[in-house]
Amino acid sequence: MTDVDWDDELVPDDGGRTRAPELDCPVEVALAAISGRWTTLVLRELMSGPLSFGELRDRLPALSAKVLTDRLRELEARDLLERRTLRGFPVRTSYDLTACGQALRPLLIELYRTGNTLAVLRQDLGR
Amino acid sequence: MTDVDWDDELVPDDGGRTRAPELDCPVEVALAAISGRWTTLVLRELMSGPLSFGELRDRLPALSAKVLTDRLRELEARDLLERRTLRGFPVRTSYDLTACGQALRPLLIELYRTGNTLAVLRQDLGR
DNA sequence: CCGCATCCGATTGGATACTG
DNA sequence: CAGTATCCAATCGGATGCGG
Repeated sequence: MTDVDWDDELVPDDGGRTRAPELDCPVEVALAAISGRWTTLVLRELMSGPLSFGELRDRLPALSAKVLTDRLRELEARDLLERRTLRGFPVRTSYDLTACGQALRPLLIELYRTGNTLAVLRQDLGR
Repeated sequence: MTDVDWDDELVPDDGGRTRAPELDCPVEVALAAISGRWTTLVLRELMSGPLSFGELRDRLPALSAKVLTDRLRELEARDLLERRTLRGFPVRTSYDLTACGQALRPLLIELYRTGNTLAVLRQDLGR
C-alpha cells in the first residue's frame, strides 16, 4: 500500500506530515500564536511600536481588562512580546513585540488578503 | 484629537479599521474559515481533490466522526466546500472544495511558513 | 494606573452508542 | 458507508469587584 501523496507546496517537509494536530507542526505553531479572540487586534496595535496597558485599552475599548491580560500573558509566554514595568507612580507598563512577534506581520497581511478574496468570491456567487 | 495612525500594510482599507472583532472584517472572515481544531488538516487533505467521508477518516484516523461532520458542515455553510451524495449502495459522498475553498491555499502555505520561522527564531533564543 | 480574583454561561471537542 | 444522538468534561470569554 502506497502512502499518501503529499502536496509539496502545502507540506514542503516532514514537519507538516501529520495526521493530527501536533503541537510541533508549523501550522499549529502559527495558529497557536494568533489563537483566541482579540489576539490579532492586539497584535495589530503593537505592530507599529510598544504600547502601555492603558493605551491598548483606549484603542480597543470593548476589550475587558481580564481578556487583555490573558492575551498579553499568552503572547509573552510564547516569546511574541516583552513586558517591561517602568518605575514611577503610577506604574507604567510597556508591551513591545519581540522579533518573533514581528515575524507574524506577513501572516496578518495574508489573513487580510485572504478574507478580502473570500468576500469578493462570495459576492460573485450572489451572497 | 487625531485618530489612530493606521499601518497601510496591515490595514490597507476601511475594512480593517475596526476596534473590535467584527464579523465583516477581512481578518475575521479568514480566521472564521480556518477556525476549529482539525480544520486546517481537513482543508489540507481536500486541497488535492475531492474525497469521501471514509477517505477523510482514513487519512485522519484520530478525528472522530462527530467532529469531522461538524467541520464539513461548517465549511459547507461557508461555501468553502461542496457536498455531493452519490447514488448507489452503499451510499458514497464526495466532498470537494469550491473556488472559495481553494482560495485558502496561500493562507495555509503562509501559516506553515510563519510557524517554521517562529520555530527557527525560538531556537536562536535557546528554547 | 495596572492589573488579579472570582464567578458564570456558553461553546467546544471528544467518547460512545445507534441508524438509513 | 455515512452519518445522527447523547452526554460530558474542559475551556473560553465576559462581567464585576478588589488590591498594589
